[in-house]
This record gives sequence, structure tokens and C-alpha cells, in this order.
Amino acid sequence: MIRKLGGAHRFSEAEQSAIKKLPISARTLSPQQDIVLENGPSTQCCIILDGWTCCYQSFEAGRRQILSLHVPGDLPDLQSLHLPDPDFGMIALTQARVAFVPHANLHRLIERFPAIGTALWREAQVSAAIQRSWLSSLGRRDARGRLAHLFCELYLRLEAVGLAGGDIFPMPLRQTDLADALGLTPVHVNRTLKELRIADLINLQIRKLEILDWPGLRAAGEFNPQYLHLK
Amino acid sequence: MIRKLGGAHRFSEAEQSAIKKLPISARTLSPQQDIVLENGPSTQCCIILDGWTCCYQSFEAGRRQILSLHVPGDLPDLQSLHLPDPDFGMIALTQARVAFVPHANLHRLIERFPAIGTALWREAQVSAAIQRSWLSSLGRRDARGRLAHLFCELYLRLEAVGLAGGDIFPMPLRQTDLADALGLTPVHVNRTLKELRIADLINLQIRKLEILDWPGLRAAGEFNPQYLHLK
DNA sequence: CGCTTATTTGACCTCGCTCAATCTGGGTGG
DNA sequence: CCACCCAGATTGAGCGAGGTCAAATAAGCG
Repeated sequence: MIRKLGGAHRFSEAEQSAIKKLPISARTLSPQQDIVLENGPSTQCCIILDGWTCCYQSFEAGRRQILSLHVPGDLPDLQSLHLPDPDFGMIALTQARVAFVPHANLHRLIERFPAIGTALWREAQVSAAIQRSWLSSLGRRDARGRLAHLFCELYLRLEAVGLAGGDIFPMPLRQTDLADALGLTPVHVNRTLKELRIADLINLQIRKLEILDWPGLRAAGEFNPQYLHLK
Repeated sequence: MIRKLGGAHRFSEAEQSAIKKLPISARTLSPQQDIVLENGPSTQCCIILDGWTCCYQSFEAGRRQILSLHVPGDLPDLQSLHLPDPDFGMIALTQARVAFVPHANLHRLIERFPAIGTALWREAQVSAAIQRSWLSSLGRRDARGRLAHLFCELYLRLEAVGLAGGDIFPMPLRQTDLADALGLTPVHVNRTLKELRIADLINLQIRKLEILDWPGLRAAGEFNPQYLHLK
């Protein structure tokens, strides 16, 4: 499981067995349960095994901004390895299984196997690239474009870990979560989803999203998958 | 100069001299001159020696989003070390002096001195933290808050490298640049600046910004400097 | 079958955008 | 020294995307 995340690199036998020997503690979390608090130092990294989670920053008056969404296979808080004071919180959006590895062990692993450190660095940089594209979305796309872009991104990310196919993927986010991720209001997310549905671009079922018109959705979101750095 | 950037870490003699031996080529750029193109692989990292630069992504219809601003001492494209396909462009906003170091040399340096790699990783993570706070700004702050937050951030970042003091700092950005950074229109930036001026929070001179009311500005931007990870 | 949480819809309002005109200061050539 | 030019700043008028508030409907769930 962890190896898959190493991504664009073939690890040696020794590296693989060292990774497998990491002391991992997995936890199952219920929806809305905190993983990392907005303050307080963190001493471990985590890996999403199952379910969806997010990072967020909160504001006065109960507002919050979701900074990133994580699906199975993601390593959401690699930044904590070298910046132990987190500037954000992490929370489960659905029921989720999350594995934790202490920083100390990771540091030792990286010291022994620099290639693993490189792979982790690369992983962190891909997350940063996704954040950049979110920043552009919030700054320069309207509600329709933001939703379209996000759906394109999620499909490809889920497909990359085998969780999407046939233009359908699981979409357990509430409209409130989408709003917090896209800098919008739940009400307006609702209206814009309706718009996309009427335009026959998507079909949002109970917890599944079907993409009916890829070219249309890609155009609506001005989507270019380069930033995801998938092979 | 480069050592200062290493930041929160004391380098050994050997490390320092190895850094000093890096083959550096400095260039002077005029305003609006490209540093890194939006496509095409990059083979070197850069360090801002003087002047201001930014990273951006561009959209149809001439729109663009500025992803980050760089002031002297910044290492803007560390991500290119492990993701050689850039997903954004970099451009000089003022006349600027920029130093370039080939990736190959940096990789060799990091291999020999892992502590330097750690320092660079940390630096990259601080940039990512700044991006997170920009994301929150675009998502959840109004125009007034975005400007206030940005000015607070810029003051502290410039102060950290000795370029600000006495509540005054150089601010060479045009209103168009501020608009592209904050996801606004130049016209609306203008009006909001006026608002901040009338509220006696700031005093924007020719190319200098004076902060007249720190508590007021901090409150207007809901600014909390933790994310900058300054000592 | 109630209770709670999420989605949907309507009416109204406002922040920020668009378009366009005017003003300003620094630079340039005569 | 002055007339001219031009990029950037400023201002006005009107509009529209998205927000707010509130109510209705639908969908879990014990």
C-alpha cells in the first residue's frame, strides 16, 4: 500500500522491506472527526487508507476554507516532517481509515534511503502543485468553472489509485464541503450543480458522480491535467 | 547571501564552503521579463538577489493568477528540483537580479550534505504554507481583508530580510499586479486601497507603503503570522 | 414513524466586475 | 524650458454573479 504512493520510482528490495517494517498504527475515524488539530505540534505523518479527509483553516464566524482533499493513497501532511507547527487542521470527511507513522522513524528511514526521501519530496511537491491550481481556480474561475475543474481533478486522482472508471467515481462530499473547498456558499454550489446537470455535463447521484460530457466539462473548467504530474 | 536563506539552521564550515562553490550565474532582468516559461522543462533553480518576481498561471482572455510573490532572499522554484515540468511561469515584476544554479549541482550538494537538503525542503514547505494562506484569503476574505492580509505578510517577510522597518516597506507592485495576486480587478483594488487609506490603516506612497495602524490592519486581514514560520 | 441532517428553491441584496472617461506624474524630444 | 506622450491611478454609472435569509422538500436512520 505504502509502496504504491512512492509513485514514479521503483524501490529496491531493501527499501521495500524497510518501508514495510515501519511502525504503523492505523485508526478508523468517523465523519467530522479531527485528525490533526489547528494548533499543537504534530509528531507523525499519516496516510489515507480509506475514505476522504481534508485540510482546512478556520475563520471567525464559523467560516472555513478547505485547503486540500485527500483520497486513499494520499500523504496529506508531509510538510509536518520539517514544519512541526501545523498551520491548519485535518479532519475526516467520511468514515476513514488512516495510518500514522512517527516522524522519528521516517527521518531515520530517509537517512538510510535517500531515494525514499526524494520520493516523499516529490509527493509533497505534487500536493503543492494541486494547491497552486486551486489557488488559480479561486482567483480566476467562476463557480461553474471551479466545480468543473474540481470534478475533472478528482476523477483523474481517483482513477490513478483505481477508484474511478467508466466516467463514474464516488463523491461522498456534502455540498457544504464543496462550498468550503471552492470558496462559495452551499446555496450557490447547489444552484451551480443544477446548472451543470441541466447542461448534461454531469450526473450527480446519491454518492456517485458520473461525467456525461468530458470535453464539455474540461472546457467549462479550462482543465489541463499537467499539474497532477501523473505518468 | 545564500546562507541566510538556509534559515533556521547553522551550517558547518564544510557545508558553507560547498555552498559557496556552487556555480552561480546571476542575471539582471527588466520588468515584465520572463524567468521561467509556463511550458518547457527547467534545469535550474533560482534565488532572488534583488527586486521582486512572481509565479503565475495564465488563462484564456488574458487573465492571470499570481501564485506567489518573491522578494530578495527567496528561493521561488525549489519544486522544480523534483518536478522538472513546471506548471506555471515566473516573471520579474520590477527590475531584478536573479541567480541561477543548475539542478545537477544542487542534487550533488544535497547528496553530500543531507542537512542542506533538509534546509531546502523546509524552505519549500514555508512557501507552501504561504500558498495555503493565500488560498484561504481568496476563498474566504473580501477585498479589504485580502489586501490587509497581504500587506501584513509582506511587511514581515521584508522585515525578516532587513528590507522593512519603522512600519514602512517598499511596495513596487502596480495595482494590476495586486489584482492578479488577490483574484480581483485593478479597478476594485484601487477602490479598496482608497478605503484602507480613508480608514487611516495605511499610507500608500509612490513605491512605499506605510502601515499606520497595525492592530487595525491585522484585524482587517484576520492576520496571524504563525504560517510564515519565522523565528 | 418521528427526528435530524442535507438538498432544493425563492426573494432580495450587495460586493465586485465591466466599460469608459478623466486625471496624474514621469519621461522624451524639440 | 515646454509641449507632448503614455502608463498607471482614479472615478463614475450600471450590471450581474454570488451571498443572505428563510422556508420547503427530501433523505437517512434509529
